[in-house]
Order: sequence, then C-alpha cells, then structure tokens
Amino acid sequence: MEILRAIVEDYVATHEPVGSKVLAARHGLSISPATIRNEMAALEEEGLIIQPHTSAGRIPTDLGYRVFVDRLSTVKPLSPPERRAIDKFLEGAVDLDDVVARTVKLLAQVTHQVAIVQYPSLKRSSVRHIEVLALAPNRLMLVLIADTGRVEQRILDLVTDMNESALAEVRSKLNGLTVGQKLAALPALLENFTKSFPRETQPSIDAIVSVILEMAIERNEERVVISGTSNLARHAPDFNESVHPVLEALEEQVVLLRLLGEAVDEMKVRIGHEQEDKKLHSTSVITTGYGPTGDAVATLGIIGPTRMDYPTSMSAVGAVARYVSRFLQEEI
Amino acid sequence: MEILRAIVEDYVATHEPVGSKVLAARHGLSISPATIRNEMAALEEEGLIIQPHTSAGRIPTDLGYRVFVDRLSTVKPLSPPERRAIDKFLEGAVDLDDVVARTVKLLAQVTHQVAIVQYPSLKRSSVRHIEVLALAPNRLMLVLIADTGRVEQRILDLVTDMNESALAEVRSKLNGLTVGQKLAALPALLENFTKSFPRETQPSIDAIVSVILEMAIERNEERVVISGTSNLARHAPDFNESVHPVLEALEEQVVLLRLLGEAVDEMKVRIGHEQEDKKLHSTSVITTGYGPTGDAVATLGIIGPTRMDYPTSMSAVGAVARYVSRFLQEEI
DNA sequence: ATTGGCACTTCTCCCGTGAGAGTGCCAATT
DNA sequence: AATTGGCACTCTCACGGGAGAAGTGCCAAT
Repeated sequence: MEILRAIVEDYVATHEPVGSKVLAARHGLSISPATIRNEMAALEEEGLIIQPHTSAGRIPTDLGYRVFVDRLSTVKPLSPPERRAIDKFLEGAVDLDDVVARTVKLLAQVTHQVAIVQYPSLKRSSVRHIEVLALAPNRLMLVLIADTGRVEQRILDLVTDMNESALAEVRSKLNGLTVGQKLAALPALLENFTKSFPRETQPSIDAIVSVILEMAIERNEERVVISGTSNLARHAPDFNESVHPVLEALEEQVVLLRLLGEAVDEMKVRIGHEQEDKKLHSTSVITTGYGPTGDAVATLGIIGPTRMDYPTSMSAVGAVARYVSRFLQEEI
Repeated sequence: MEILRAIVEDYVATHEPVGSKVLAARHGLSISPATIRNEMAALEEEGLIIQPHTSAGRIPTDLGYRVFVDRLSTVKPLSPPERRAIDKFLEGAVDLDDVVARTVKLLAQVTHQVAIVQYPSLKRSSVRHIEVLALAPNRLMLVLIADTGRVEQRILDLVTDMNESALAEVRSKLNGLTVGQKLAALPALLENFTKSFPRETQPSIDAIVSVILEMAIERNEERVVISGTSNLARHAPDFNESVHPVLEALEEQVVLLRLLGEAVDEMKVRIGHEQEDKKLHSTSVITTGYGPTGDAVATLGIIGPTRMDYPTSMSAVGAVARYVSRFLQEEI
C-alpha cells in the first residue's frame, strides 16, 4: 500500500511511468528496488497498476486511484494564500449570477482544472417573493424570487386587459399563498387558485399560473456554468489528444447535469471508467453539494485527467463549496 | 486572381498545400500547370501565398485570405434545410437568457466553429420599466427591464425602513422619469431625483438611485456567451496544437469583448495577424451586429482557423444575426 | 503569353540499429 | 519468509540513411 501511494504520488507529479529505481530513490523508502519490483508484481496482479509496455514503469489504473483516494490519501489543507484568494474572489459579488460566475472562475483557477457549477436549484429552494407587474394593460411581467437569490422572470401577453386593482389582488393572494413555501409545492398550492377569481378574469389568471409553474418547475435545474476548459489542453500532449471528446461532452448540458447529479452533501469522486459517459473515460470528476442553508441545493465540481492530484483538488473543491455556501447565506 | 481564388478554395477544402498540377485538374481551368506556376510565383511575390517548404504546394497568407474575402468571394446563400434549422432553433425561447443561449448554440452548430454572442447591451437600449419592491421593510429588490428584454435585478439592504406608500411614490416617480429613455441618459435624469423627497428618506433614495445607476451603467456590456469550443479541436492536428492559447484567450471576457468590439451593423472579418491578440494569430474572427430595433445593440460572431470557409461562414453569421434580430423584435 | 520538359530541392516514410530503461527471475543473504 | 544484488531479456525511442514522391523554377519552343 505504501508503494501504491508512492507510485500514485510520483506519477501525478511527473506524468511519467514510474520505475522501481526512481521510486526507491525519490521517496526515501528503506527498501531496495528489487523488493519494490516484487511488490509491484503483486499490485499488478490485483489490477491496481499496469505497465504500458514491458520495459516501462508502472502507472496506476482507475482502480489504483480509487484505492488511493479511498484509503491512502490524506487531506491536504489549503495554504493561507489560497484561502485568502478564495475569500477575495467572492467578496464584491453583486447578485447570484455574479456569485456563480465568480465561483466557477475561482474553482478553475485554484484547481487548474475544468470547473463546473450548477445554479442553486429552484426545486429545493423556496419562494421569497412573486411579483406581477404590468408593462402594458395586456402585457405582464412575472418575477419569481427564490430564497437562494435566484430570479426568474418571464413576459406574458394577455388576451384581455387587466386593471391594476385586479392585478394587486392577484399579487397579494399569490404571495400570501406561496411565500416561504418550497417551489416543488407550487403546483399543489396553485391548483385551485384560479377559481377564487371572477369568471371573466379566469383565462388571464390561468395564464399567469401556468407561467409561474413553468418558471418554478420546468427550467429548474438546467443551468450549469463551466470555466477553465483551457486547462484541459495544458495537461501534457498525451491528454491533449483526447481533449476533443471531452470538450464535446462538456458542451452538452445533459452530460454536465448527469455529472453533477443529485445535490448531496458529501464529496463524490468518480474516476475514469467509473463514469458512464465514454467520452469522459480518461477523466475524473470531483463533485460536492453546496447551498445557503447548509444542506445542498446544488452541486459544483471539477473535471480533470484521471492522473490529477486528488488530495489537493478535493480539499480545494470542498473549500470553495464551503465558502460559497457561507457567502450565499450572508449576502444574498 | 482566378488562381488565388482556386488556391484558397482548394486549400480550405483539403487543408493541404495545393500544387500546380492538382489545381489545374480540380478546377477545370483551361491553362496548363506551367502557366499556373508562373502566376503563383507572381502571387508569392505580392505576399498573397507562401510555400511552407520548397517542394510543397502553396497556401494562402493572411493577406491572401484578405484579398479573397474582399474581392473574390461570392456570398453563398444558405440551403433551405439550414434556414429551417435556424428558424426551429429559436422558436420556443422563453426569455432573453434563453434566446442568447440558443443563438450561440445555433451559431456554433451551423458554422462548426466557436460561436460568441454578446448580450444586448443596456447602454444603447432604453428603459421599459423599473420595479421597486419590498422583500422586507428594510430590504428592497430593484428590477430594471430594458426594451431588449434584458433584465437586471439587485437586492438592496436599507439602513432605515421604508413604508409601502413611500415606496409607491418612488416607484411611480422613477418610472415616470425614466421609461422610454436611453439607459445612457439615466445618470443625468436621476441626478436630482433624491431632492424631491423628504429629508428623512433621502439616504434610502440615494441608495436606490446608486444601485439603479450601477445596474444601468457599470455591468452593462460585460456579458458574453460562448459555445462550440470543441469545434476547435476538430480542425485537424495542425490546428490542434495551437488550441491551448486560443482556449486561454477565449476564457478572458476582456478579450472576447475586444473581439466583438463596438456593435456596428456591417459584417467585420479579421484574419490571423490582423488581430491584436497574439494568441489568436492563427484564427480569424467574423462578427456582425444585431439588435431588435434594426440597428445594432450587440455583436455576435464566430472564431475559427484562418483557413475557414469564409463565404459560407459569413452568410451563416449574417443569417443568424438577422433571425435573432427579428426574433427579438417580435417576441420579447 | 503559354506550354512541355527536365533537373533540383525538400519532405515524408520506412527501416534498421543501438542505447536506455525497466522488468522478471534466480540465487544468495538476513 | 522477506529482502537483496545480479543478470539476461524485452520493449521503446531517437537517430540516421535511403528511396520515393511532390512540386518547383527555369529554359527553350510554340
């Protein structure tokens, strides 16, 4: 195990297959190359490492990384300058868009990998306010504000005009009914909403309700922001060749969303072939949830070559998630 | 000139230096290879083409492409299926975010290049509505809606509470003063706004005004969306190597904004070294303005290798810009 | 002005070779 | 039983030398 750790660490640092001799020399192990060779044969037996060809050194397999991550790696705390950088980067963000944009940049910069950040999901968050305002007598703007600071707005053309007093009634009833409620509960809450209004305005109210539901439900978890794709190309020529499929995969929202998965608190690491998407078989993904209330309403993470520095990357992802969560709680 | 056109077209199609023999064969020119060789020597003299090495064919220089674009290329109209694709892609967009997101995807897909789309700038657009609403007695949300459909919102904490009637007054005065006005005119319009309110509310009003100005001015033209970066890697190995600096450049908002430049109606093509940014010396950029009112309030365009198919790309960029402009006018 | 012919240049591909790196295994040692 | 040094073996990679192909420039002829 000690040897597996050394192999992983050395390979991550040098990006070259590591042989028994250098291993003994570089890691101050008090055993001879020959012993290491014996052990390496055993590790290879177990499928934890392979050699690209007979006379090359060994490199870890996906399984090798898995064991390393699960049992061998020790958390590497961030350096104080890094902590400060994180702090600085977020302060001064003016709205949710800004927070998310800064976060994804930050994450890419700190980890030197591709960073992805999901917008706080509306589904799990709750209504802070719903605003209905008339741009014209037959043209409304609906604004839905969630407690995560996320805002959705939609413009709606009515068939029949609506006067200001009717609008005010809609507004107050709507807010009375929904503020503080989970967005997921909106369909149930608004089911009979229309019926409490006079018949002649019902078509308009129906339209309003359906737009609100659309804002709340349909386009909810779709938004993902990505940054640092140039880091993909930086990682040495051998990774460079496989860059195209990865870029391709990263352009599909669906793939990204599947990567991020359900927002859960704990940190998840998926390594190489553990990924469903074939295009990402040469990459690993580290994700974790974040959210203003302490429990996760969205996910952020990084994507990099399987041969990345897991301890450092993981602690960076964790740290950024914590900072953003705190920032969302305090500021927005 | 006829020969230059043939060289450019052939090189764009094959990505290989083109020699005199194939040129004569493939383009049905009724002259012999020897004649072509003489002419090519002349073209090389003028700096329009070069040969990578003595016994290779010729490839166009940046200047060669420039001449081709300016004087030799004929507009290639889009095929009906392409037109239909463009139409389909945009219909069903629900808000400005959605329109921009779809547009950039569409552009990347149609041109097979990297697409960039700037959000309609607030600066040149005008106020459709300003909404001030209280989330709590000392917590306001300000929403600024532009006639381009763009919405900015900001949350503002007040030091002293504000009651609903005061708020209503602010709201109506604010809208009366600003609706229909250019955003650029807001600072002048709101200069003395605070003074028409009783002294005790003035600090709050000041805060509101400054946030509105911030929304209107400071963060205006900054948003750019990009898509299709994977297309960079697709373009053959020789371009592939220089992909990293390009990706890097594309991550900097500043660079993108400089690329897009001032929104002007006409189409601009910048080829290779005509670009300021060194990282983009192997790429060309095609941009054009778009906007709902017919004159340009923002820019969109594509970035690709200098050896791209200019006629087709240019007409695609133009078509998308026209469609989006029309869509913005009709729907938002 | 255009053309065919021809010698010249340069790249690319292919092959063989030798050096280097790293292994596996064996016998010896602790 | 684990560890170690030694040694033959294997494989890659870098280098170099042709052979072949592509394409040119120039010249003389039309």
